[in-house]
Amino acid sequence: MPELPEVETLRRQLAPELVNRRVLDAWGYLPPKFDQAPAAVGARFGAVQRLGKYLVAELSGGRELVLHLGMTGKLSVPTTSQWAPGPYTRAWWQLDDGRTLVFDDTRRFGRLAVVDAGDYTGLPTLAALGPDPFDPDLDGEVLWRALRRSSARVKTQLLSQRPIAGVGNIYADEALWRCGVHPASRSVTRAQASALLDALRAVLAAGISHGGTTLRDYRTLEGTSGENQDHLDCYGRAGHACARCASLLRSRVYDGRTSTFCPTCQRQRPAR
DNA sequence: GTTGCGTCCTGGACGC
DNA sequence: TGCGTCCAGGACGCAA
Repeated sequence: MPELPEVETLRRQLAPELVNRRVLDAWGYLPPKFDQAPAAVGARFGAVQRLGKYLVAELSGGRELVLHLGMTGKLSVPTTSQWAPGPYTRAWWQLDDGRTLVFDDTRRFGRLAVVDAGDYTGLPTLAALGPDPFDPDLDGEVLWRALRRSSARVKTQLLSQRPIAGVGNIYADEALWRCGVHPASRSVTRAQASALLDALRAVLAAGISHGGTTLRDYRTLEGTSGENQDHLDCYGRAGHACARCASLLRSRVYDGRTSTFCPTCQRQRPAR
């Protein structure tokens, strides 16, 4: 399940492979999620950016190729002559250097779009995306104000991508555990918001430095696994001892998403 | 406008 | 061994 660290790892590997390459041909799976791939034919790739969990590749002509990997999306750039589409290939772009950018996605939760640069009206989550966690203008006060606008559970807000971009279930659980905030809390103090931001930055930076978290599907551009799964303190560890207080971590579903937390370290704050 | 639930989708785990 | 059921979760649509 690619989150910010996994997408950033891919972006760093993908950017030098794509910049200045022209798209000779392309194919996309059935509509509506993948069929815009051929709209990039004839364009030349520019810079590759990351917006939250989205990869945004500049295209000549003032357009962009937007990719979201969903849960099981994978990118690779094999040599065209040595590659053939697999059963889960959802899109490909043949490049002018004899290679092909390939988007495989088993569960089809990913998506792609070719849009006018900056026009994300067809991608509502991207259009309403919050600030990047590493944005220097983002501080605890800004995050606190953003979280304060809603009475939804703090973890649900994080997953919505609106208060802050790029956080998914793994890093949300890790950060909330690290700063001692209960995932079902419907309000946080200024101090908690500040601690949450510090925790998010720490777990996301660790994720990037470990090449991402591979629980099952995620692979780097070269097909290798990340190593951050060996450094998780909370996510997926229900029934194990909390590394801080030795209480047993618990798992519970809030708003349809499984959360793992420590019932001792992460006390739920009453709704305001 | 906000909140929360259902849906999409398929491989893997698990129970019988 | 084989079958059926459940679970995982990001984005989005929709009802309340």
